[in-house]
Amino acid sequence: MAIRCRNCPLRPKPLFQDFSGPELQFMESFKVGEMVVDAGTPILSEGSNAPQLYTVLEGMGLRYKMLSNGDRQILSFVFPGDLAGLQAGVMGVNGYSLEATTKMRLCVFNRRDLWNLFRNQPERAYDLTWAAALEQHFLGETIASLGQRTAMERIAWAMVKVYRRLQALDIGGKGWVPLPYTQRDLADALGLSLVHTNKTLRKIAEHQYATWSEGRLSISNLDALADLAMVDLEEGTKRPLL
Amino acid sequence: MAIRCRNCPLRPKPLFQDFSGPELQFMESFKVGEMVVDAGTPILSEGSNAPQLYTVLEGMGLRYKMLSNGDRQILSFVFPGDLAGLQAGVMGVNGYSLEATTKMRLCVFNRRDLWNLFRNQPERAYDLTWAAALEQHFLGETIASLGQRTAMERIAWAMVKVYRRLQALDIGGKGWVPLPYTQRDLADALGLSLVHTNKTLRKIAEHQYATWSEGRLSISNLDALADLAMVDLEEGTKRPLL
DNA sequence: CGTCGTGTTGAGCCGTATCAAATTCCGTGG
DNA sequence: CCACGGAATTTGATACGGCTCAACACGACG
Repeated sequence: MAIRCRNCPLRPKPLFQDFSGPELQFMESFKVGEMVVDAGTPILSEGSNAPQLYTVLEGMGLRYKMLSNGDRQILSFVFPGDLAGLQAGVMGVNGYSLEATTKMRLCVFNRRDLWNLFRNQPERAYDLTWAAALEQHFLGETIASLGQRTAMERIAWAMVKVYRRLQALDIGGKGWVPLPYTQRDLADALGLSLVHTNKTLRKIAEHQYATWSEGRLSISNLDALADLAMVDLEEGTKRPLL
Repeated sequence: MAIRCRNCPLRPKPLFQDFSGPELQFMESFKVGEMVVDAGTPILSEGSNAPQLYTVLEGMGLRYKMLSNGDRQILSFVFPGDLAGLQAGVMGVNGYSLEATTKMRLCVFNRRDLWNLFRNQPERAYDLTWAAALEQHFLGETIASLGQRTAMERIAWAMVKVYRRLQALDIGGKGWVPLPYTQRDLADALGLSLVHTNKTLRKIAEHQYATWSEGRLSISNLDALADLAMVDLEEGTKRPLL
């Protein structure tokens, strides 16, 4: 049973902008359905021309690219509220693959309706561009991490970013969030080897900064971690939710 | 003397999509002027709320972020046809700084008119989103480079990407393109130290792949370089020009 | 003619990768 | 219920790519 946009469990959260009644109504017509997939399911594939756009309602996943030598680079972890498939939607080919790491529930939009959205709902089109710009922003931060931070700093950075984001979604609890990924995932996201990632995680635990096991990230010293990570202070800006 | 969009020297190039007469007319009204800056001039500043959007008409520059420890990460080199300032334009704050490395000529658009564009010119709005998605695509490739490629591969990758892009703009000549950056710039773009960048450039020259000196990149074995770089085959897709 | 930015080169070290192997945890089939 | 195989985590040993430090050359510029 598909959730109607007006009853969207995500939208009331303070992370997202408010929508007016008519706006919600349009989104309901734009939305063609919902999709539920199991952990491990591929959702989008690099280089393909997917006919659909998705907004994540529940669950988590990851975006990645493969190199011709078989290496995998994870571009970002994917959380509720994230939009996926915009590249294929507008350019006709997607630059990354998307895979579920937990059971996921996704809103499905039809790419064919995208043009209709631009013509009839300039506010939504604006939001779409906003979402794309926001994504750019995060990718830029990731580049800075891979280019300039040490292994410790990268992991601290990832932990702080993920923790803040999930807390803003009310996912997890006081001092902890679920983090349903493997150490290999984190290694591939941060450009580190699996072994070194493991050893660095241990060091972070020994320093009493944070621990991550059994899919659960517990932060015990957020300030120290943020300091280590050199995170630029995050504005509590609201983002659009499509 | 400002160039009129209908006489834009960039638009006829095969890299860009065609515009109809009315579309050009609108762009001329959207364009509020031109800006010419000298090499070294800062154009946008990270964290600031710039009131303007730019399209590069001539010259080159670079986008970068600074970390709190003083490190600089270059996100991308900026070439004619590139759009800048979209993040500030839609989100209200820019995630990177932009600086000219040569004399540059820029089209200037007013951010206040952006909303007008979305309302009255859905085709342009669509192009804007397209441009943002394209940018995402490139940032994703950069992440893969920093995360998975060795120093040699990164430099080869950067050379191939830059060479192809500038050739598509008819900038440079047979087998060479201008590349008005310093080795420090390249190092900061690829997450390498200056010294190691220098030594790796030498190695690439010794292998007869390419040489870069006096602001001029000469490619002598593009295939070998592309092979080394593991570049995914670039579609000759056209891009929108704003 | 000093100073500064850029490029170049050598020496040595260290952070991270690679290799190898043991352990735990599951899911599956016998 | 247990044996098995595969994925994920852990740990130690070793190798090396890339970093840092240091010095020098060169040209532009005041």
